[in-house]
Amino acid sequence: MNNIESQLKDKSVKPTAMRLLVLQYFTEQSKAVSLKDLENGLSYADKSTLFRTLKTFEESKIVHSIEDGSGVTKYALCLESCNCELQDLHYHFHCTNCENTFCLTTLNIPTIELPTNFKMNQANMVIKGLCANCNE
Amino acid sequence: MNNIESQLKDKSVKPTAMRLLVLQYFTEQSKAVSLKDLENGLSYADKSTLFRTLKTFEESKIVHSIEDGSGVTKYALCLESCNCELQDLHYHFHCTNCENTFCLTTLNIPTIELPTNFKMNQANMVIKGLCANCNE
DNA sequence: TATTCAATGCAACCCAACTGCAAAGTTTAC
DNA sequence: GTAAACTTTGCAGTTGGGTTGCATTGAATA
Ligand SMILES: [Mn+2]
Ligand SMILES: [Mn+2]
Ligand SMILES: [Zn+2]
Ligand SMILES: [Zn+2]
Repeated sequence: MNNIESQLKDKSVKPTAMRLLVLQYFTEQSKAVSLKDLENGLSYADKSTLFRTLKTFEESKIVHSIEDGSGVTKYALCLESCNCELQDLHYHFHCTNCENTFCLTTLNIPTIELPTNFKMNQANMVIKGLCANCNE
Repeated sequence: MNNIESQLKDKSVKPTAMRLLVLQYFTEQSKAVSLKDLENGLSYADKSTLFRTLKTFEESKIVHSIEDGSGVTKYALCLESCNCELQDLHYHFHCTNCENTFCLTTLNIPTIELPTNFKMNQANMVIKGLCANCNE
């Protein structure tokens, strides 16, 4: 049993052929992945299967979703230890030139002083600008 | 000439009847406004006119847009001094219960140490959880 | 082997965002 | 004041990401 397969089993997700391919695809990317990216990368696969695979992966905390403001939801692999709780949150960077979105996993979200009685459970923090490639 | 009208002129936006009504509507809200909200609030107005009014207001920095992850873009009035630059950015709060989105105008975005050569131009920072009303 | 449940593929649907175009309204030129 | 030029508005339609119903296939269980 290879690494990809055991990752799925660890998260109690049945390792079907499709799911192994999708997870494999994620490990090969250095940027966040959209449903369209998956459709292009795994062209033999059906869109709704890929969609449901993403939802399954998200629920199982194999990936987390990113709303980068491009109108397309992106997904990226969670870190080994990630439980998608407050302490696991990090910033994301969306390049307005190449449209790529990256996890800044080393940049954790600071504690934020909310107004009285507000309760923070989640966050979607997206920095926009130029990535190293696009910023000459 | 009333206050609403002069606000538009200050930003070089021709104060048509429609625009005055939309800006009036904004001043009456304590939460961020969606296109659908405007359609409901100003039912006699056409959707695409309202849509284009929002775009005009956004370009003229009368309002700023918020991607709160609900799948619907929200808009809120800019502060008097706002130029929609880095120093004007603030956090937003999206209540996952009542679905309302609020500007936390007193909470400015801190400086963030980006990876080498990355350049920050904008940000969309959304905290999710329960607002004071929904958090008993 | 028969039964049951989960995953997949296909074909739609939904809906927010956006656009083309003609009509109405406003500004400018003469 | 009137005609031409430009802007705004209203209507109707398109686009595209996201989502769902349902039949089929495949895997697990009895
Ligand atoms: Mn991430
Ligand atoms: Mn705001
Ligand atoms: Zn880039
Ligand atoms: Zn609330």
